[in-house]
Amino acid sequence: MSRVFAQLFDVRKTDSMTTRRERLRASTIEEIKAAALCQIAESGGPSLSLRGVAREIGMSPAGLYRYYDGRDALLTDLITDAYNDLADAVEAGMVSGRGTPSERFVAGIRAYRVWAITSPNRFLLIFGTPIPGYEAPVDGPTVEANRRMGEALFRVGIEAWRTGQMSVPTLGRDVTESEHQLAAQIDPDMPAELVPAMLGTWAHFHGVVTLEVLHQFNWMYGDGTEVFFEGEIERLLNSLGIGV
Amino acid sequence: MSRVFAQLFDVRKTDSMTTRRERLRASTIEEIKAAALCQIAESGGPSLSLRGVAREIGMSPAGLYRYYDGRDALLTDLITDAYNDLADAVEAGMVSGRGTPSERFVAGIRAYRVWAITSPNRFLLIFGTPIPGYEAPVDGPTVEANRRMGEALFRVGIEAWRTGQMSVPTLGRDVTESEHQLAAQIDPDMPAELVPAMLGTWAHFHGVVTLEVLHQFNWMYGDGTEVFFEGEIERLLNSLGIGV
DNA sequence: CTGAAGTGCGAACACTGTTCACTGTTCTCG
DNA sequence: CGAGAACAGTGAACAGTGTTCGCACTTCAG
Repeated sequence: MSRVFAQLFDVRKTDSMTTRRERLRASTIEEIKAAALCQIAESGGPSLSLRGVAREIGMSPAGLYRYYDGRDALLTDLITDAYNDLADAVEAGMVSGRGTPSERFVAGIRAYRVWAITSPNRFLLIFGTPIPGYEAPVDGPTVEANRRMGEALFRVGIEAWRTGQMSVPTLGRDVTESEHQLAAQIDPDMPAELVPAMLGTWAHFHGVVTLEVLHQFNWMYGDGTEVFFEGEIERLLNSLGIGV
Repeated sequence: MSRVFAQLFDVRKTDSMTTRRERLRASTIEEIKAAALCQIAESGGPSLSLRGVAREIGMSPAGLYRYYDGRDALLTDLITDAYNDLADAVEAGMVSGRGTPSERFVAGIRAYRVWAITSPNRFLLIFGTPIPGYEAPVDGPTVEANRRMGEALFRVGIEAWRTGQMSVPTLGRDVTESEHQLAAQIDPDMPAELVPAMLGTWAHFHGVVTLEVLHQFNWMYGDGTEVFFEGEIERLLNSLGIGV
């Protein structure tokens, strides 16, 4: 009888790749994250309290240390998740935006903005004031998500250039060695001038979104900040010589 | 004899506009701010500790409450100062940049960047994650400093348009009522399309500077992020049809 | 000179993150 | 199956934080 159960257990184990304890553990971690995320959504990352999430999930504060090395470790995990979520949203936006490369590009930027203003506190987790003791590890998950987003951007940029929608910008300076290297790495035919152009476009809209999240446009546009954002997209397309 | 001293005292009083106690008070406030600023420069705004500054200036923590209502009040004061400093730096950069309007504009943007990367933690005090309980009061000092910076920007923008250096951008949408209002308020002749154009340009370079402060370009440019920044200035001038 | 206002301190309270010794439970392996 | 290791969870404690309160002392104003 126990044999049967053991077999059943083993099946389920190999099926979900986990033992029973590990499943419980994963579920607890999920619960912790959910509580922390809820707390962050309400009052922002800086006021995330370990004891608070412990209270919410009905656990002693010390018990949390079986799952995270401390508050910073929990925050780091949430930051990583946020990074990946944002990258997913942008990628999803780009593939959903069918049509010309520039249309897909605009769809990606719009997804960036929507994600940010939908969960501003998570956005600030990534692009706000860094938490004091934390330094993003090189080759860590955050830079990986960053790379993903950048690659998606570059991919559609190259395509826009290939289809003639985007001309190679005049840079007014020499191309950097690293710019050249990255361009060659992505696509041997890619003009290196596209690298700073895409990076600069990202920075441009990141600035717009950031200021919007921080309510720095409200004095001018009140709640109707979207019209300004859409105007910036128009300005971008005009500067690239693209009419949509 | 005491008469004479009283007179002397009164003279000094009217001279510095303060009584002796008020002067001491002002000096103490200055000392508090200096200690707090030093602490922030080292480890960032979020880890500013009231007890820490109390230790540094040799005062009991409770004593600080004679000068500030609490940690948030102190932070608010420092944020206001930072705002004004940044606005001063940009204004100074613009007037120092003699020459064409576009040159002065570029000088202002460069000053913005230099201030930010010189004191990144103060920059993040303004444009990073807001402190949890704080809401900028309308008509408060921060929006005043914001307005100052915006006005300096707009002034040189109008001039660039007047001298024909900058053409009125095509917006691709109707001008907002508030945009029209602001334009009329600044200068009756100002085309309202300039308002979103200047705002967008600010957002663009704010994005560049923010990402630079957060070390989001280091993977690409290492410590040489300035070359990218200067490239963005070139791109801006090209998009306006201005060769420098 | 007297009362009022301002200045500063120590003790205390309610929090926070974190550690440590201690109990059960659950898994692993001989 | 059963002994021992690994895991999960707890309560008490420590150091640190922001903040309040009552008390002394100094400085000002009338």
